[in-house]
Amino acid sequence: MTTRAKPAQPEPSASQKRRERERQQMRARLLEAARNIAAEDGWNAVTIRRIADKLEYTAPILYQYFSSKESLLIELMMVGFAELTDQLKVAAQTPAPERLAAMAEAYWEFAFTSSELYQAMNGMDGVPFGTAETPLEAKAAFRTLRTALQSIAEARGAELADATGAVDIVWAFLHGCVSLAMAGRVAGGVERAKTLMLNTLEPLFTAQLRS
Amino acid sequence: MTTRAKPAQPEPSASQKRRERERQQMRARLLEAARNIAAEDGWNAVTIRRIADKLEYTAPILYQYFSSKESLLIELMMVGFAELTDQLKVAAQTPAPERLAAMAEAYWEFAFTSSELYQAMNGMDGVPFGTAETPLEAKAAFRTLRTALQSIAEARGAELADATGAVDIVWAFLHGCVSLAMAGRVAGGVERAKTLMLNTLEPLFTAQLRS
DNA sequence: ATCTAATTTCTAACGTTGATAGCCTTCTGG
DNA sequence: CCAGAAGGCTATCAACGTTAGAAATTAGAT
Repeated sequence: MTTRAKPAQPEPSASQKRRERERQQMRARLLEAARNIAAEDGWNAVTIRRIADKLEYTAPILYQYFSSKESLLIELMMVGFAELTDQLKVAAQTPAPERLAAMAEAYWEFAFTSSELYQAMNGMDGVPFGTAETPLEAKAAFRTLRTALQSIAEARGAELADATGAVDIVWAFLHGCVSLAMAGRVAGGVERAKTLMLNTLEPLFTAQLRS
Repeated sequence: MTTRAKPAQPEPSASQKRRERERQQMRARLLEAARNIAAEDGWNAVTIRRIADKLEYTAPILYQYFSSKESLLIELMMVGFAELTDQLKVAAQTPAPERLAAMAEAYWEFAFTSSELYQAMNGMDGVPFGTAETPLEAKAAFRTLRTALQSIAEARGAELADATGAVDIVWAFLHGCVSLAMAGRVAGGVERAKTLMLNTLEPLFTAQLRS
């Protein structure tokens, strides 16, 4: 088998580039429409027809840009992970003493200000996560949290006993708190849930340090 | 307004009692059918027609016993809380030293052996939880966990700083771990997730004790 | 035993959902 | 200017949750 050069892509013309750009814009508009409907009236109200209506198109237009409704939702999920990653990266820049709380607050704030995305990210089943085809955006969010946790441990002159495990645990804790609070399952309301979460975060993190 | 005696229920006849019993049996069979379909093919496969088919009835039969599909699902959710409560109560009888881990393991085991119920309990939105009309079954599960946590604290010669808050935190943590593990989001698989959870449970609980 | 009323169950249908096929129109590149 | 590709629409599909109304069964009283 001889080592080949690149398949020689025939240099896209100017108008081809424009059309591809417009195509991506249309995809983005469809995603945004779905997201807005979900934010206004919940995910049950997100139908193909309503998405198309919002852009003054007819229903089948969606299939020119996505292979199915589900694939649109999965892509929205990735948008969610990307935005979450951004927020986490901002929080990771706070000074070390408050960095841990800042990360948790960033997660919390994202969940409640973009709750429609948060729901899409966590309510979706059928998306492979453990496997090699885990969405890159999800991996990035995970990596951002890991880096932050490691830096916090380092700033305390310690290190994580199991970096990957620590991220899983912290992530699970944050998600559990948000999940219960969002479902209205915490007596005392959302603010109380947030306080409880922040109070317990510290010992939970300490437990992840090498003994 | 005069104080009245009871509305004088006209003593149900024998056959009336039998019919009421049969009615409840039919409800139970419908619930069971829905649950089995969910266990086999996931909640997306649970349709009114398939539920009825499984009992060799036609679709509209459901509305003789439930006001809607959603109300059937809500009732199934309560069944889930009731079963979880049972399991937790069993675990609460383990000797104090391992009681905490036993409670967590009972929760975990319930979630993974009755995952269809677990999903119904947690994937359902539109059920009021914070309010006064919180399902009794959910309250019972909550109470069982609180009692256990208090007894564990007591056995250690301490007490919970905030009993209700401690239950919320522990519950959130358990749910977060299960939720991530069930979605296949924990690197290393389900067994690793369980180990991580059990390892962190101890310090998480300790943090709930009065300082 | 018989009649009436209530209950159980079914058939038929409605509106909506996600999705596909096929046509018409517009735009692209030569 | 013309062939072909791409964008968008109309019409339609099967399946969904749900309701109306008729048929069949059963109940309790005469």
